[in-house]
Amino acid sequence: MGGATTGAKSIRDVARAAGVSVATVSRVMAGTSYPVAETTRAKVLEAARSLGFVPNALARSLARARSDSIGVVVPRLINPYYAAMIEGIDSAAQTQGLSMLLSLTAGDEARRETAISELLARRVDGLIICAGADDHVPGRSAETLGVPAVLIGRQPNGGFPLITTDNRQAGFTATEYLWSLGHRRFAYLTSHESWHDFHDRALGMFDYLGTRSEEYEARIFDGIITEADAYRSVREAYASGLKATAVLASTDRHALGALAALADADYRVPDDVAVMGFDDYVTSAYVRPSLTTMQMPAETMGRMAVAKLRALLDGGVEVEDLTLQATLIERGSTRRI
Amino acid sequence: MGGATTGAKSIRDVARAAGVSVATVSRVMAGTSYPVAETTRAKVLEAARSLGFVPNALARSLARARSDSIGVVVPRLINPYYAAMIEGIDSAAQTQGLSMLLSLTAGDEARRETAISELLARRVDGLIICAGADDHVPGRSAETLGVPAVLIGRQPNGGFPLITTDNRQAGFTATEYLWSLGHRRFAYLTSHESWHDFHDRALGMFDYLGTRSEEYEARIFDGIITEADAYRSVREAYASGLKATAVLASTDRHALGALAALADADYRVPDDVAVMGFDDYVTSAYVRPSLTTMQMPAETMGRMAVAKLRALLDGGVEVEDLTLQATLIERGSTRRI
DNA sequence: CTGAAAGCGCTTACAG
DNA sequence: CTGAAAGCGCTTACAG
Repeated sequence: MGGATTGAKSIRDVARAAGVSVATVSRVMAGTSYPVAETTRAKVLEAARSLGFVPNALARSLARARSDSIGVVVPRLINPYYAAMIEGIDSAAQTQGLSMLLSLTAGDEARRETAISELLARRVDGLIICAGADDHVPGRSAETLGVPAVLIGRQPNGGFPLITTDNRQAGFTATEYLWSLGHRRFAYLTSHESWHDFHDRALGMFDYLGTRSEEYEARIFDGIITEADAYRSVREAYASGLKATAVLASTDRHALGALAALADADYRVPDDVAVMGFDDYVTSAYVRPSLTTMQMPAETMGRMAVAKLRALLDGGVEVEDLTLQATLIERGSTRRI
Repeated sequence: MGGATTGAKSIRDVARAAGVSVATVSRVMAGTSYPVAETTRAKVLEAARSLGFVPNALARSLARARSDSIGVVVPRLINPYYAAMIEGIDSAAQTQGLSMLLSLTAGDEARRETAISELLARRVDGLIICAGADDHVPGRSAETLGVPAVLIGRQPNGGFPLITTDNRQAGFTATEYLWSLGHRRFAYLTSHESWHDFHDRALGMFDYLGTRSEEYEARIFDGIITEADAYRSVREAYASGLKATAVLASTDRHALGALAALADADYRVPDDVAVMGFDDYVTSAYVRPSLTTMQMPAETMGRMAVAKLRALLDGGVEVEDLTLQATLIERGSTRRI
């Protein structure tokens, strides 16, 4: 009692020091448009400054019933795809004056539900949920959640607006490109059908192949998650006689593994085999041969998600999905055969 | 008035429904050790469940003067080094029941200060500040901050406990290793002296070279930030006659650029030139030749930072720094000459 | 333009 | 084991 040696100053301390009411202090500190005399404002500001007052956002949130923060849940960060996505989210959020509460789930559904609960308890104004390739139906539907949410990446939709890149079209474009180079025998590297993004890319591949009358061959190699899996899979496949001239990997990560496997098995890329991925990691331009890939606009999706969330927060009722397009980035790992 | 159609339920609603006081509800929901009759507890739990009550962590934080959240500021995420660090932090934080408020600064000092202010306003219990290679003195000292903070990565210390990897020793070890392979002419790729981690690695390099009586040559190439910078720098250096047989890059990122440059200039790695980096990105094992590197324990540093912060929060007064060691990962980009 | 006061949803001595 | 009540630090009608 008396002078707490430490202890953050409160609005009351400032009011006392400035000789005004707490209401006035609140009004100037919050920077509202509420009219306050210039001289009063100056007094308050000066008092706040000299006391080292830093407003308590928790109290503010409680009183206003909005926290100006958003919750973001994402599987992991070492994957550059997600890293870019989060960078996009953070940057847009900062612009909007929103803080970001981030939770990683490691692709574990239970952890995702826990994370969402925690975020909800902290009263985030909204949620952005980035699909793990392995995620299934969100535990709660849009209605039961209580706050607006937007999903990034295809996942069983529970009534949430969805932002995604047109994976099917991307798969189509990639295949069309490889076909145009003369390739007729394809190997597609993927994880599992339940990984929607990857599966859609495969569908796009077959969409394109279906438009061709010429003969072709397309083999799917699944169960691939890490670079190591891709490496092993490709190595074994070619060792046992695979004749594919083009390896289409569902992600640059797999493509990297394929590239390494082919190099170690003395195949020349792109002369003997072409390799192509999806995502366009920063590193993909610097491996040799450099990697041709379908660039997924991860950062943009992040930004868009915040924009959409903002619209929802501002009372928008639009639950429309948003679909972006991937871009073909042609590099050294593919060429006309 | 009456029944708000939406509106989150409060502890009061639960109390009413369970026929107990709010104090009792608080005690069971908070899961304290405070004694509550089993039957009462059951009633409360049931009421909470059926009302879909989710406690307001904001109110709780306000009342308890602690938020069980930590603020983390980091330059960026597309850099796998930081991504791993944040994964370590998140994972340890989750274990400790701490939420993570994340802010990216893009290496901009002003943004870092803004981020810290925001975090402080949100009353995080503590701060973890990951050094940008380009960061300078933290705007505020340990005392003026008001909450415990720990720094990761060397940066001008303002009285904060620091977690770092012994970069000087890592530089020493790397050079010793290259020397043992027979290399006597080195090129060191780096950014700028103010990037402490990188500079320390260079110091370690010269520490080792200083122990040798044989002749050697060591050239520093600085101003390198991106893969592209490294590519250009290496390309030009060799084109104008550089004779170094070993390129030591201050980060795998630079090493990747160097690898690409050498490949494009038809140098064989490791036969003509050896390349080595620092960090050990996930991709480093899958480029060809695979990259020899000093593995920096980024994720561990993240975990340690949380542990240290926890100790500080629990009243520890220990401001001791913590130094980890890097690990030599020998791969295909280096070999005896 | 300014202030008194109720309220946001919890926690926690304090008194049974 | 239980509850009444003050308090955490803001915001915001409401009344001047």
